[in-house]
Amino acid sequence: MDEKLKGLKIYNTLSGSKEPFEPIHKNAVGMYVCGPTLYSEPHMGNMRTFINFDLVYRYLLHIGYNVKYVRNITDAGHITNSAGQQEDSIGKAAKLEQLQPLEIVYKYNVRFQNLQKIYNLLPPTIEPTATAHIQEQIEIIEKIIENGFAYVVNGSVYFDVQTYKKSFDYGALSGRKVEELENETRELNAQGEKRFFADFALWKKANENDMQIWRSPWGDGNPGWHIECTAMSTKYLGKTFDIHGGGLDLKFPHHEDEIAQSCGSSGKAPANFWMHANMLNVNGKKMSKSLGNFFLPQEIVEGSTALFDKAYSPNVLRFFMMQSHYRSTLDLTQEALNASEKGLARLTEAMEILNNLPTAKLSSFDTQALVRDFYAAMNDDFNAPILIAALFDAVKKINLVRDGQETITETDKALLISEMQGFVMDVLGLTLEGGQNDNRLKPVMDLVLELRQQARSNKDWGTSDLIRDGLKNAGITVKDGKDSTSWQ
RNA sequence: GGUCUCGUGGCCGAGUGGCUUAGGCACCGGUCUGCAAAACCGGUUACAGCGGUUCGAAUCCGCUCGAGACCUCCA
Repeated sequence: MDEKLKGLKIYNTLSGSKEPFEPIHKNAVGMYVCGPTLYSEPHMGNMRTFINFDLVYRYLLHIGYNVKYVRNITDAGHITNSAGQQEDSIGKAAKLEQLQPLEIVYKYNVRFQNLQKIYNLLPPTIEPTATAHIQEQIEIIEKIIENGFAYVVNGSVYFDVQTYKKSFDYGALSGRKVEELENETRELNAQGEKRFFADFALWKKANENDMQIWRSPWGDGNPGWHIECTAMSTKYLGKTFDIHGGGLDLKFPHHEDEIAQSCGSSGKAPANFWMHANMLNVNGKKMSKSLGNFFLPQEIVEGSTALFDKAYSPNVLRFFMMQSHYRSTLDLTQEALNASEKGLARLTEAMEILNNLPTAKLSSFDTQALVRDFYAAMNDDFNAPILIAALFDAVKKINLVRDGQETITETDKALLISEMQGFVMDVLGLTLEGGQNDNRLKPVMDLVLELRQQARSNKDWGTSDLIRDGLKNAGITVKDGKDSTSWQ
């Protein structure tokens, strides 16, 4: 087990390179991932990020780490854009739907929790909400003010980037330079109350039509966009923890500002490793609500989206996503999904075959080398596509053993079963569905195939094919092997 | 406009100096089969373009073309 722990390398956005992973506390990992803002239904692109970090979580657990995984739920929607205009996405949705803000959040959270089950995501250790941590946010803001990195204007509090950058490196994560930021903006900012264009709100004075308002030392208002993550990660994981993850689109400004808030309040950087998951594309473009090119995880499973002419199981979606690296963009097309569906079926089938594989006194191939490849792939920055390629190497061997072309010992078989199940089910998070394990169907199928076998023995091809075609219409494929017949 | 990333065979997608036939799907041929499917074996198609560095580049550098992300809420 220790050997497995040693090899893990993680690409750190901070350094732009793969680094050996060393947790702060031996064998224990603290991980924070930015969760969804629940003002509407999470779409498949959102799910990709959570599925990717589920993979990270699962592999860390698999190699023996004790992981505390914190993923927040944003239920306070106060947002200020660069032009100083205020827009509260949750409040906006609430007005549209004639509901209280927390009713909106509750409604979509129920769906989000359901999606997590459908897509087989392990529940995080805790999913804290922003509204339950207003006090913690206020305390951190007070600390930042005390340290001289924030100022109060007319009931609002802003982070003072110019003062901050004298002591810390603003832009360390995103590679942006404060001096250049101004030239980067496309439009002239209405600076308003801010001293400097790059300053960002920590606390915003309440508006008349705000639906969520809290009391604070600076008057009634609501927290800025970035402060909740700082408050909750600090509360549950400490001032500095191991891994901070999120979607690539959050890198700037959200994560950059989180770093500033942590350094500005505690003097310490929040995370040693920053991981960013890349976007899910549709026809080469990022899936997003504003572009309208999104579809919902539920729709794909139900086959109700107009983009595809059939339904896909959540397993297929997961497998499809695992076939690309988390740091690469991934293009979602029907053809690609069909390919994944077939590939997954082959993998699933091989796992069943493996369980019933005949054993021999000698193995004709190196099982341990196969297994080493599984770990090597995942240790290399969670390279799931390489892992899957290695799993298919094993699939080929399994089929060859079944066909009598290769042999495997009892010990090697047991190793392969446990490791393949571990990687396919525990690490990749796939559930092996279908197959011949339906208790009620199995005896019926045995009988039907026995009858067909009798017909075949009598060269009664008409009856034999009638049974085969009939089963096919019922969604069951008959496979004639050399000595026996199986079905799926 | 600024910053950054990417461009791999019919599709999806790994790989970052020589030795990966990556892998999956598709396609072609073969073995097996009563036929088919499945499985197995073999095969085809590739590194956007141009130039440079190097004994050697898909991999490093430069330019051109193309695509995308971020700079505003975003997974």
